[in-house]
Amino acid sequence: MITLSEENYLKAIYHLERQMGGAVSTNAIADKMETKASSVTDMVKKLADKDYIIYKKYQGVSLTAKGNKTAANVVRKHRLWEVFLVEKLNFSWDEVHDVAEQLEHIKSPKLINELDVFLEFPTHDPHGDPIPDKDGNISKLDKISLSKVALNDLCTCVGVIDSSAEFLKYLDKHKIALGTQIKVIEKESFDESMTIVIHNSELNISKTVANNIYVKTH
Amino acid sequence: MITLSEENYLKAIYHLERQMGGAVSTNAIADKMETKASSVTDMVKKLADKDYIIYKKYQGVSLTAKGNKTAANVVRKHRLWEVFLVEKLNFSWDEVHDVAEQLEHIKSPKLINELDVFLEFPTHDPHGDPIPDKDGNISKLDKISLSKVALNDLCTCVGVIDSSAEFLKYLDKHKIALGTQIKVIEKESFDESMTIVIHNSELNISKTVANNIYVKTH
DNA sequence: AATAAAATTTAGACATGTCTAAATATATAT
DNA sequence: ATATATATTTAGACATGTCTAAATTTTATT
Repeated sequence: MITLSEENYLKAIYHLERQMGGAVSTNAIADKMETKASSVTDMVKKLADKDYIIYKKYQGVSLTAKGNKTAANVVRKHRLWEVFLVEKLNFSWDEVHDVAEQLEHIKSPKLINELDVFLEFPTHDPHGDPIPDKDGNISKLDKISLSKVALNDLCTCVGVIDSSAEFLKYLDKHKIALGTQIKVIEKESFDESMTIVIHNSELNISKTVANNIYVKTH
Repeated sequence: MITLSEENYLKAIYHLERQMGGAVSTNAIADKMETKASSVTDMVKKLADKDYIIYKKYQGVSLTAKGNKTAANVVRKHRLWEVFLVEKLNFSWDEVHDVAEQLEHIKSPKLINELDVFLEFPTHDPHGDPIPDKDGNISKLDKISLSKVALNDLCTCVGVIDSSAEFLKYLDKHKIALGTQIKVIEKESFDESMTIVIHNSELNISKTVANNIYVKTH
C-alpha cells in the first residue's frame, strides 16, 4: 500500500523528470516539496526499496516503469478532478489546485473511471495540461490552442483558427509564424491573457489571440 | 487543524451517541473503530484538549457543541458524496461506503457547498440516512419512503403511496397499519428487498412494498 | 592537484497514532 | 461487603515522516 506522502514524492519526481530531464537531485525534490534535503534522502530510500525509483547515493533518482505509472496516475486523477471542479462545480481555474491536491489521493479505480466517463473523456485540464491515460501515456502529438498550453511549456506554432487578414497581420507584426517556438511564462487569471517568449523577447497577448493560435507541445 | 484520525473518532462518537444515548464508553469506540481501548484513551485525551469532547476518566465521553458540529459536517460530506457517487457516477448503493469514507475528509468549504448545489440539495443519502445541514442539524421530522430508512433505524408507518385494495390487503395481512413501529434489520443489495421487524416478528418485504410505505424516523 | 564550496547523507531527535502488557478503577455476584 | 470479572488507563515500545546538526561526498576554483 502506497502512502499519501509517497504519492506526493513520486508526483514531484515525475514533474521534475520531465521539466529537467535526466536524474532528479535531492535538492530539487526538497525545493519542490518544501521540505529538507535530509527528509528527501529518507523517503527516497523507501521509494527505492519499493521499486518506484532507481536511487544511487549522491547521484539523484529516476522513476522506474512502475514509479512512472503510479505517478502518472496521481497526475491523471489530479487533472480529472480539476476538470470536474471547473466544469461542474463552478470553480475558476485558479481555485482548483489545493482541492485537487487532496482529491488526487482518493483510492478507487472505479471512481476515476466513472469520473472520466462523466466528464466525457477530457484530454486536458483547465490549465491546458494534458491528462495521462490509464497507462500513464500523455498525448503529446495533438495540436491544441495556445490558450491551453501549460505554464512554462515550450510549444511550436502549427496553425491558426481565425485566418482573417487582421489577425495574420497582427501575427506578422509580432513575428509569429508557422514553426515559431513559443514559451508561456505567465498566465493572468483575471483576463486570461498570457505572457509568451518568442525570439527571446517577451510579449503579452490577450485571451482572444491565444485562443486563435494552434500549437504542438514538445 | 484537525487530523484525519481525529475526524474519524469524532464521527464514531457522533454515531454512538445517537445510537446509544448518554456518554459513550471507551470500549464502544474501540469496537466501532476496530482499534484497541488504549488507543482510544490516548485519542480521547487529545480530543478533550481540543474541546471537541468532554472526557472524564472511566466515565466515557460526550461531544461538545463544537465536536458535534465538526462530526456532523464529516457525516454531511460523507452522505453528499454518496449521493454524488450513486446519482452521477453509476455506483450502486452498496459500493459507495469505502470511497465516501475517503472523500469525507477533503477540506474545502466551497467544494461541499457547490456539490450540494450540483446535487440539488439532497436531504437523504442512498441508504436513506438524512444529510445534516451546514450547521449540523438533521431533519428528523419529514416522512420518507420505508425504502429510504437506514439499517437498524426504528420508524413509524405514517402512510402509503399505493392505496390500491390489493396493497392495503397485503398490509393488513401482515399487520402493518398507521402507527405501527417498524425496524429495518437487513437490506439485500441484489434485489433491494429488506427484512423488517413488526410486532416482534420478522418479515421480508420487496422493494416495491418498501417503496410504497411512508414512515417517520425517530 | 589541493582546497573551498555546495550537495548529500547519516545520526539522533521528535510528534503522531498505534500497540502490548501491566496496573488500576468500576461493576457484578455471592 | 468482599471477591471476582470487566472496563479503562498507564507505561513503555514501535513505525512513519519529519527535523537539526554533523559528517561525508561531489563539484568547482585556483
